[in-house]
Amino acid sequence: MITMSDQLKKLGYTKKTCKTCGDDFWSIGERETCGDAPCDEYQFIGNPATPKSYDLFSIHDLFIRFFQERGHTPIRRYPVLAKRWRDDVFLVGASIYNFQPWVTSGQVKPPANPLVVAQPSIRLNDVDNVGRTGRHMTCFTMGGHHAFNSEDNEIYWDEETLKYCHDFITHLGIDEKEITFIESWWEGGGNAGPCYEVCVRGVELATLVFIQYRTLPGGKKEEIPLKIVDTGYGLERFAWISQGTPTAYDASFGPVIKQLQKMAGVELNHHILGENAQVAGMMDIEDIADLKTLRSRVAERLGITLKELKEATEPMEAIYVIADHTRCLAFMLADGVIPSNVKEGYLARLILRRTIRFIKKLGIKESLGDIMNIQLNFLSQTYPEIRNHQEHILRVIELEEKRYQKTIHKGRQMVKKTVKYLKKDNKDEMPLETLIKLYDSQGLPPDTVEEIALDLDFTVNVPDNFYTLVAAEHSEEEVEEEAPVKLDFPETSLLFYDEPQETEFSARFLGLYENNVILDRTLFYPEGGGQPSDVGFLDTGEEKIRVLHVEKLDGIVLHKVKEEKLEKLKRRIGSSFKGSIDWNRRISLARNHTATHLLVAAARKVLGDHIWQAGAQKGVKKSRIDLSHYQRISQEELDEIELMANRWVMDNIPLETQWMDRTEAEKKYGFILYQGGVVPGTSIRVVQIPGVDVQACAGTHCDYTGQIGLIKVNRTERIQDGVERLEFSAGEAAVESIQTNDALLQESAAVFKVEVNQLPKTSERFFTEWKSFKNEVKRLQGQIAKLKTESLIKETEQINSLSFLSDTVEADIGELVKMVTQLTDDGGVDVVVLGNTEGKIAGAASTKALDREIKINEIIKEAAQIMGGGGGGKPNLAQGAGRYNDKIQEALEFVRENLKDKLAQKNLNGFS
RNA sequence: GGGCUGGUAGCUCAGGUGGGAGAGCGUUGCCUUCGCAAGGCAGAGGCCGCGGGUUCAAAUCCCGCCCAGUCCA
Repeated sequence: MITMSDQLKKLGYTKKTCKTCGDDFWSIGERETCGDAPCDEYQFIGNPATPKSYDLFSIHDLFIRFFQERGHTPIRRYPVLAKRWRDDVFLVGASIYNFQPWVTSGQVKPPANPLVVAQPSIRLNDVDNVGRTGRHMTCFTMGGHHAFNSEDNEIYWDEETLKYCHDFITHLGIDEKEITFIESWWEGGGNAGPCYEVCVRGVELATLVFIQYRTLPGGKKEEIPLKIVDTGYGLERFAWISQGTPTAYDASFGPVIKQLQKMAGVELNHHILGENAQVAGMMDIEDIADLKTLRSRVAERLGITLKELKEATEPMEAIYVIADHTRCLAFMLADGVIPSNVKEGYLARLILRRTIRFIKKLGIKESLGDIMNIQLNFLSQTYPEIRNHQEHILRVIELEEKRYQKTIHKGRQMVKKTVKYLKKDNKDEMPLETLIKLYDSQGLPPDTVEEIALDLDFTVNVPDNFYTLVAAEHSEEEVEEEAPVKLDFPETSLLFYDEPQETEFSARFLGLYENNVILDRTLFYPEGGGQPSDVGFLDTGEEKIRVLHVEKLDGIVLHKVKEEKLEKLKRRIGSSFKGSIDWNRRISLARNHTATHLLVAAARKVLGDHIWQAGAQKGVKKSRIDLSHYQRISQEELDEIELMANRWVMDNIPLETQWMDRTEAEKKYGFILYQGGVVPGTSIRVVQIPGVDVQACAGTHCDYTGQIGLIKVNRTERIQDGVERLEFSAGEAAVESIQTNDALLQESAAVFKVEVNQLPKTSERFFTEWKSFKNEVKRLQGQIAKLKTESLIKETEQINSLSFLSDTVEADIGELVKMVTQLTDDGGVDVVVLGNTEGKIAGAASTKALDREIKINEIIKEAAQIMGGGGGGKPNLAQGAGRYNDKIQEALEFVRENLKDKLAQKNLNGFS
């Protein structure tokens, strides 16, 4: 570790060791504890640390201005949705996330150096503590000033950073004697370095990190060429200590809280909440158990019971949760997160639903949308971009509220059903297994289940570690990491970018890797960016070898060939090859690729800016794109998208491609560049369809949009909640797809012998008629059955005290069943068995027969077995059938004899 | 990506272990009333999500697909 004490010494600080926690820290004058909780209690609640009080926005401006005046370039905040430029995390958790991995690894220049940013950051790991501890938030503003030092460009390092920090805090009017700098070590995001935690009056206000290592997979540290000053100032905390409010929430979004209080009619108890935050400040709160401890300690200090404390704090805590969560949601939704059941969308949904639960708990009549509107109006003052998305956000919120209501309703039904069955099984308590299942399959939190079950007089015991048990249900699968292959060849030079129209080339054959040919240059496009590779031939001069597939590994293009060609090839290493690509395939793929860009652009125009490509796969015959959208795309919208994309085709716009420095391109076009996914590299290839679309894209494209020919969207599919898939074809394949559809129509129309334009009407008429005929047939069958029944009744015979009827009838099994039912129900016959010439048999027994323990299902079963089949049913009604339909008489005779035997037996046993 | 739950009348849903497709609301007609509300009686309305399979027999069991919901990564 480097020594980091000169500056502090100069400022009059000396190094000491905390007598409580043992950490080394720096401060001015005598001091025994490090200044951080729990070693020191909060000393600013009701007693602001600064002469002036600042709200969050003014501290925000002050922070930016302070560093701007000291040579830092302010940059705009980044979207909280980190996937806009990286694919390893969902959400931005700190300002340094903005610069990972390209800037921090030294591959790409930072947007400015040094720079300052106020970055909204989201951390959801402490979501249960929000509202309760006074300091935990799901979303906070990290003020960061960053310097990126390379060997040839030293900006500043630890001494200056410490001075800035000292100056900023004292600039606010805080006495330098109140500041402590605790020495510590920081690790995260694959980087590590020494750091200082800066505390005032018991609260940590900032962390100053000096990143200089990379954490290797084994845990070892490797020094990195770039030394980064990574600072994080908790701007909400600064607002808090400057105001001395009971909680950081009051200080950060007071106006929203005030309006919520009015809605809910909740009074703020400064004393209790302040005390709560004070005690909470001294605790490391990690789980429910810690929160319980917190509660009892606070109650003890205030000299009130736990119940009294709960009643006093819970409504207010709910308000804090709502205020905090809506702020978090505002950023998520404004920056393009679409609530869904996967990934970051799922996180948004969790927060959203959690907020609704707290609104319900408080008994607020207003909807989440209404409350969100308050929050959005408040935030728009500082973040005007949120105003631009207000309409979209409110629409999404409204939809999500409805969805949640539906889910809860479904869940309620499910609990009722579950309880019903459990009660039937004489259980009076819900098994844990069932509780977990309800959560797993219906998303019902256990306390909700408990609530519903209580209304049904049913006990539910929720274990404290419920969610741990749920986690245990989902045993994890270890993903094996593939060992990276190192190839010892020079990077292949790619010819297809400069000569997009060329189909033949010559290159030197450098060698083989497995069954892949490696050349010094190639015209073959390797698979990537959702575009399949080119195929074609390599002409060795001796023979033409087919190239089956092409991929790129570390800049080296691998041309896959058949294994049996390897031996011959080995001898020719070093010689020159001629290559040719399959042009039809190439141009088809290019059409599909350019069409993809047009469709995404059209979707954004038709559906809104929140549309983002979530994946794509191009093919020769058909391609697909996945788009983020909060609801199904309607047919009308789809038609509009399709038409718009085709209009751009007709406009025959020339495409422009150029290689640009990554940061430059980002500055010029924004993150919309990464629409098609995050692309690696220092410089990126920017493909632009002027006036329509611009993307970082390595694929091969048409020169003019007109080359696409035709774009036809064939279908949409909801691949996930929040993601809609469009399947489409371009060029010849699009024409083919239209022809296929036409053929289907022609064929269908031919069946009805009508013109295609009559098809909908005719098929509807046929369907309705078919339905009514079906009903008519059913009705007539009933009547026929009745008539036949009447004529049959004459054949009734007596067997002991029961009337019995058996015969063969011309009727299908449905009619037979109807007939036997009628005969026993209304015809006064006790036992009936009817068969037909197809070997079907049906039988029924009256209640009188049932009293004699006649079970017609057993009799029918045996009778059907005579015909080589089987049968069964209920004791009063049964049916069966067999293959040997000529044995039907035998079967009916068996029934008569069987019945005789059974009844005779009964008589012997004393039944009458 | 993996797991789980569900899809039955216009709507809300029963139909746990294969064997006559149901209820409530709504709707139509009639009765009761001076009329309405309401009530009584009668009726219409179902490819039981789609396609295969097992079986004498599938709403029910198995496989695939579509749609919806949900949990995990």
